[in-house]
Amino acid sequence: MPAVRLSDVAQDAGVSLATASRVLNGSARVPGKAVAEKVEASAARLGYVPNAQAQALARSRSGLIGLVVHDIADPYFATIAREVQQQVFASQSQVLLTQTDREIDTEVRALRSLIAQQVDALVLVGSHRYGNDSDAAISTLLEGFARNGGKVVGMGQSVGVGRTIVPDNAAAAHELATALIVEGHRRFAVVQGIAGIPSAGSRTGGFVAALTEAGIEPELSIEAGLTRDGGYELAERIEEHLETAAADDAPLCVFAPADVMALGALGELRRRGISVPGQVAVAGFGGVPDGADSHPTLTTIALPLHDMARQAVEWVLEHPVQDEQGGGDEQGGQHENAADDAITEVHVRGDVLLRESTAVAAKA
Amino acid sequence: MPAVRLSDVAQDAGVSLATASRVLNGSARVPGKAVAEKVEASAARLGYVPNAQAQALARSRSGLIGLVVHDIADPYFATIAREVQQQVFASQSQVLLTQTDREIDTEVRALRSLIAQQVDALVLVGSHRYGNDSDAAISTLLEGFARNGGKVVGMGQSVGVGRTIVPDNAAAAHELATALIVEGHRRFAVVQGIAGIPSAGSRTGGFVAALTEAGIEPELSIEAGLTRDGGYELAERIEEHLETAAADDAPLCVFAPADVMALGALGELRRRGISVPGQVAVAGFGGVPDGADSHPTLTTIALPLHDMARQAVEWVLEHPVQDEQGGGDEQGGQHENAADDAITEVHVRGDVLLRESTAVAAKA
DNA sequence: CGGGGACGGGACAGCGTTTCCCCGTCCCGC
DNA sequence: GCGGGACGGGGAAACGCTGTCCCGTCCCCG
Repeated sequence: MPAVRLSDVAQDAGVSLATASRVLNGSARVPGKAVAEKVEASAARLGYVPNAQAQALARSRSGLIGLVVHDIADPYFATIAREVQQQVFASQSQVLLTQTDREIDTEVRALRSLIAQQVDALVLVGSHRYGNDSDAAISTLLEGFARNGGKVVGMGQSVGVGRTIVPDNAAAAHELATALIVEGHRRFAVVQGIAGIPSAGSRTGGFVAALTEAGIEPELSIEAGLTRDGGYELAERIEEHLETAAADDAPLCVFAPADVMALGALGELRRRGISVPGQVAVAGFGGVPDGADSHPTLTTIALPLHDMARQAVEWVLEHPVQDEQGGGDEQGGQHENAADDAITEVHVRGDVLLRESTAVAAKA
Repeated sequence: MPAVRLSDVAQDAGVSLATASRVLNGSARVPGKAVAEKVEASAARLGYVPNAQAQALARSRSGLIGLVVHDIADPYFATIAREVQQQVFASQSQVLLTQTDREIDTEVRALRSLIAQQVDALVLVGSHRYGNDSDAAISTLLEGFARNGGKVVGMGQSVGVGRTIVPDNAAAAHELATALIVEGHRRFAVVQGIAGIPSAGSRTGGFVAALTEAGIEPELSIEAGLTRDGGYELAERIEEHLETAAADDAPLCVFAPADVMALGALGELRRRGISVPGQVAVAGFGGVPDGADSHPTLTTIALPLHDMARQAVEWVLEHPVQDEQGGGDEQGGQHENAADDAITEVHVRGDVLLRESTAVAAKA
């Protein structure tokens, strides 16, 4: 009943374990053709499937990539995850998926698990508020992981270790706000992500900065989660605000630093009978495909999600195995790491996509 | 700089490997308190993280769950994946994610990989067209996997092995069609999933059956993929059809057997200036959250996605460990086994959700 | 015809854990 | 005071595979 092992195949083929191993895996040594065929035939007949765990143990390389996202159901993360998974899988590796729901403790646990699984690399998507106590644990884990040869890629925010792919959040948001002002918007509301999520912070920060430069102050700042539900809440707050605020013909333009939130808001606003972009304009951030099909289509910052994901995977799969050149104790403070791959951070820019959700009414 | 191993901890704590192992993992034997503390202190100080691969090898249980979906960026799968991941993670296991893009060969490769990783269970979401040649490979793999004690759960369609969670596709679609007819729809278009995807087939089949019973024949049958892009294509075909068809005031009601496709169609129809539900009505299948926030909101069959996912995980994690005899505070309780092993298939029903996308115009 | 390489294959020592089994101790009851 | 449990701890054999080293052949060349 136990699964068929390599030794079974070897025995069946009448060869040694070593030979069987050489045949069935891309070993440096190429076995004789006749033998190879015999082994392969046996393997096929027996339905041999290698034990990746054992292989990993022996090779000390697992072929596993850890992917950490906040919420896989958020199209932003899903889009990235899709690309990452495809690329990784194409390279004969596997993706170990973890969701943190933006819980710092969950993230610690997730990282522990992933590291325990001996992932070759970690891709952390989305920003994290490093700085408090639990974060020390995270930093320690990541540092230890990197020290042991693990690759780390932070996507959306630096994680203090490894490489980073980061959008110019503030700049893009700034640009967006400017564009909206040019469009004619004067009344603004912004979202303060719950608990100071850094990327949300810099997005809103950049947005507000642009407003300030234009002499405008957001008339409303709302605290809500960067989720669909957060978007619902946002819509509720907006309605409340509209009721109390002085009647004003000009639409209130609200900036949600995540598309999924903006999309949720769109839905909830409509449910509440508030027209978009007539009474309220909505802008998001991210550029998920869903925003192109919504009604109204969503104004947003389009991030090159695919490219970002691909870059991450590229880094992650780069020279998959590299033995260490332990040189002993060198004198002087010279950096021992010679092959310094230099590029440790890539900035990507997002493009302002003005769409219907912020169109200034033609005022028929 | 190799990672710190259990032996390092043991040495540091001045105990044997066996003892260290017993302390750091829920072993049946509880070591002495003093020793335990010493070991734990060492582990913490050294930053020990167990090697899950080695543990898996020794225990012959990996704590890994393989999740196979067609497309993680499809909200249907993403919603399920989200729930599965959460539940699994809460049980100290990990999710190994794979996407097949509905490629049968990719699926074979995916299953091989997952099995190679020694996953404890496989959850296959979405339907697959078992029946052709490659499918033999899949069946063989799954059967072998199950024979070796692996659990298999098919979600959306039976995979021939293990347990299944299957929506009453045909019945639900039948009900939906009936409801739409009651609403007043008379003109219909349906989607034939590309390459005969079974669940799409039974959905469309049920839908058409209901039409037939009502003496209606769909005036259009379109072949397109069950994706967002497929939805775009669908919209294009519809426009073409509308142009050629005789002018008719009644809207054409199109049934897309997947929400994501319906949502894509919604977007593309609008881009083409076709009003929904004025000129074309759209119904989907699945009940993804996005359909509630779209404009118009999407008529669909709401599947209990969360429950389905939870059921799958429940089966998958069922008596995962037989040790754990640690007689703690809680005794009695559940020691049942095998009893409900009988249940091998669960049917879930979907609820017809008539929303705006199929509303029959109030006609001024 | 002999020597040296090249080559194909096999034995075996790990890889990091778990776990079975054994062995001292200590405690208890008789 | 002695035998027997119970208990806490250690030794060592797996788990399935890789990779290094080693050995026997065979071929080619001098």
